[in-house]
Amino acid sequence: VGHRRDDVVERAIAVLDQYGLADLTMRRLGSELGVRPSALYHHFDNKQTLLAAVADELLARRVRRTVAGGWRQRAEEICGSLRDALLSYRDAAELVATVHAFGLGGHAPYAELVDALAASGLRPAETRTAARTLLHFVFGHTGEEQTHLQAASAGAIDDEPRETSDFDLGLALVLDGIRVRVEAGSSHG
Amino acid sequence: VGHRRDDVVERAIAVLDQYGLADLTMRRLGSELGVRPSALYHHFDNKQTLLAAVADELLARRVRRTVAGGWRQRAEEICGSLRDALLSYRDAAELVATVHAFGLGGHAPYAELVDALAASGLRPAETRTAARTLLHFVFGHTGEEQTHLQAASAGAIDDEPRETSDFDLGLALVLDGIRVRVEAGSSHG
DNA sequence: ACCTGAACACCGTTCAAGT
DNA sequence: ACCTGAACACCGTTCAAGT
Repeated sequence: VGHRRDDVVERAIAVLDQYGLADLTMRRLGSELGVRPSALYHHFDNKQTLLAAVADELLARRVRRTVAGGWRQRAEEICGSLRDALLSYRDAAELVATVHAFGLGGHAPYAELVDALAASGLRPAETRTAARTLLHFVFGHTGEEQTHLQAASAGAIDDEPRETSDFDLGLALVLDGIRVRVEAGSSHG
Repeated sequence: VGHRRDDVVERAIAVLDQYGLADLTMRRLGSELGVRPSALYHHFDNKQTLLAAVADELLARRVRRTVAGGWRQRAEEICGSLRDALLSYRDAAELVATVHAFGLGGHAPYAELVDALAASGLRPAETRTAARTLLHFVFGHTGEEQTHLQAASAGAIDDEPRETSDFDLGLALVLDGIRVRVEAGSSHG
């Protein structure tokens, strides 16, 4: 029919959101586009590359807020908008975490966090570790949260009263730990 | 030949360690045991259950140290021994994190962390969040670490000088955040 | 209690060839 | 530039039947 790379990514997102990551196969996506699976290899080297492109597009769709304040407020906004984005599409947390772990994409939030934390006065090595720790928290927490939300929505009504501020609590924990290090550095810097 | 459930799990661990998670298939494991893949379904309902049993066995093999001290020292020991265990077998971090995310097994470290943190005086909800946050850090950090270690060992010699204490730094970050909350609670408790 | 044989309904990927 | 047709080498799972 004549699809472009972006058409494929967009359709892949639709398949992901409707049927889940397990059903986002090259064959399924091909038939969804009215095309043989082999045609997809004209646009992508392999499935991993396609998934990376999907992850990057999901992250590009994040709703960012401009925020006044220091490194902590900026980090909170980055982590919060990341979580919102991941919760917006089925299995998105697992997808983005996987792509990120394989080093194929999804690096925007990491770069943003490093940038935000640079204003804290932490040393570069500490800044990178802090950024990665925040990301591990967001991916881990949101992945768990998404699994529970999807399990609750599909079938069982054992919708246990999950603390709505659970994410904020865990995030504050990590940010407080970073703050301690920031203050330790500036006191004898 | 007459295998028992434990034989299957042990052989699965050997296959995992030698060939990786992607090659730990029911067919591969069957042929490794000299048995048809369908025979494995006598011992396990499905592959997920088998993987959960493998994860639990890996975690049971952790080398624990008895440690004197408060909640922080105990939490450090749990997280450290968990990391060591995950780095002891190929792809173990990814396997255990997946099994844990699906809620099928690997719950021992979480229970231990909740137990250790109970001595801190945090409220139950905070204790659970703190324990989960520590786990997300260990799984995320160790998974990344393992990916890099395995990538470096297979082929490329671009063995960038990874900070040996990077894990300790990130862990201290989270533990400091927990400490802040502990102290905030006891001051006006 | 443990296993076989055979099938079902799938995968990702390659590649020559077509338009 | 984009796609087909056909193949290769796999998957997890089920189930009647065997010992």
